[in-house]
Amino acid sequence: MKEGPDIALIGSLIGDPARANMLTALMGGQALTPTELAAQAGITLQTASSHLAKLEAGGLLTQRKQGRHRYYALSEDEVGLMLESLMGFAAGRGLTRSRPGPKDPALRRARVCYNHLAGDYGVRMLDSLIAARHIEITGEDDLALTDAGRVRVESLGIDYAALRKSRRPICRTCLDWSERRSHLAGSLGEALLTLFIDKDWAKREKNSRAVRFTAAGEKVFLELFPR
Amino acid sequence: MKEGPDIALIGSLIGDPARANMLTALMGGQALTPTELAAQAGITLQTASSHLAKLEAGGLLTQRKQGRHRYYALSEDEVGLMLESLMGFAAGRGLTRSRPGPKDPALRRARVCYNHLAGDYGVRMLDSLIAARHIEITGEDDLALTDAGRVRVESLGIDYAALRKSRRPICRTCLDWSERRSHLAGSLGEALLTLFIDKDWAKREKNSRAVRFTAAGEKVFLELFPR
DNA sequence: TTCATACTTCGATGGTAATCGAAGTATGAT
DNA sequence: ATCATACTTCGATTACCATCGAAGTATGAA
Repeated sequence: MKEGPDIALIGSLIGDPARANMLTALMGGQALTPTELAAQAGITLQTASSHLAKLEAGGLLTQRKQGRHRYYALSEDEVGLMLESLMGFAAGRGLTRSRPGPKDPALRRARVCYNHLAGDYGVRMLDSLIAARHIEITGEDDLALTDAGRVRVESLGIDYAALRKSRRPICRTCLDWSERRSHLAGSLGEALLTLFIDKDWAKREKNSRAVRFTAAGEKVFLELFPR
Repeated sequence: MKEGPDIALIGSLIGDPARANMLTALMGGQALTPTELAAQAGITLQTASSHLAKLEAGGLLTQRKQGRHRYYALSEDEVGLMLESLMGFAAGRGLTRSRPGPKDPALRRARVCYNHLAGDYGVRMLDSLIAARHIEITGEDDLALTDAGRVRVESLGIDYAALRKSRRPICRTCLDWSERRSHLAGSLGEALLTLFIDKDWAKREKNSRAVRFTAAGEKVFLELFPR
């Protein structure tokens, strides 16, 4: 009767609307303070504080103190992947909180998925990298950077050696809820998004997961990652 | 603030212990009656009935009436995949309901994942099929049966034409919570498990997700799918 | 028909947890 | 020092919902 992992605990943590709102906000990738998260969830700071303690105890979030601020973020890539999978199911069921608004197309086009690029652009990037044989499919879910790929990302200005050092996987797939296909996660996925932002090719919109490409940035991106 | 799919609803459905127990029981793949599910969850029939109505309304379960019995089952493959992903995360956090008991090794070895084979044996089977080039990796998560693979499964007695007819994907990956690697889902995954049972190579244990191979069946299986 | 089984619906109860006001702690600014 | 900001903890309230007894419906058996 009682075998296997306890999904009820995780489910109940995600199951509260206020907490779900906070988690969704944190899928934007930026670490946020309790005050910001309270605003996102539409609750008071006291309530938010209590929720955040529970999410942290449940292992979904980590906390970083900085002066009188506390920054909360998803604790690891796994959490983002799990949430994205839940969103995929919910979206398939037509369970959207706000009816598809004007922002929706922007989200489907390019958005932040915890720390990497998702949406049409994210899927396109991975497809393009695979087609160019810069990324190789080595297993069912396993991706690897090829030698050519290493040269390629280094030429873009990414510090490949640094990526190798961390214990996190460099390449990883993440299922996209809007496209229902995979895009690139892992430390390389993160590094690429950071690169786009740093080079001013794209900007994160405030209080949204949407990523807006600049006119110049979009041109470069589409040339770098042809369909 | 409110963008993206509503994960709170799904989360809260999974978040109740009684419902989580029922869902876990249904991961065994067999359709079960409210009476059976109530027993699994340790609640009365009335309570179970109310839970089942909610799970059905939420799209997680479907119901089939047969005489005075009602059989509940997971509504689609997607649900099983989502639950398995939640279990993966929970297991990674060490959140097991019963401390690893004697049944645990059997579960890790071979178990039913909704309608296909999971655990060490499930992972081994997919690895072996890929190594033999009977299944091909065509995209990030996409698998395809090769021509040689089609011949192979037909020689085992699987009706390939029937698989093609259904709208479900034939091959599909599913992340294994115990092995943390992928195994084969989709209609072919289901057909293979059914085959093993039909040929008496393996039996489902009652009230458990565990799959027990017979001595003869294990021999055949290991030969069919070498490491 | 009559009885039994399987299940749902209704209604009442109780417990849990989300919520927020108020008070307490910690860090930083002036 | 004093004040302000950021956040937590405590306590009380409230609202929801899981639970089950009791009654109602449906199917099958005798």
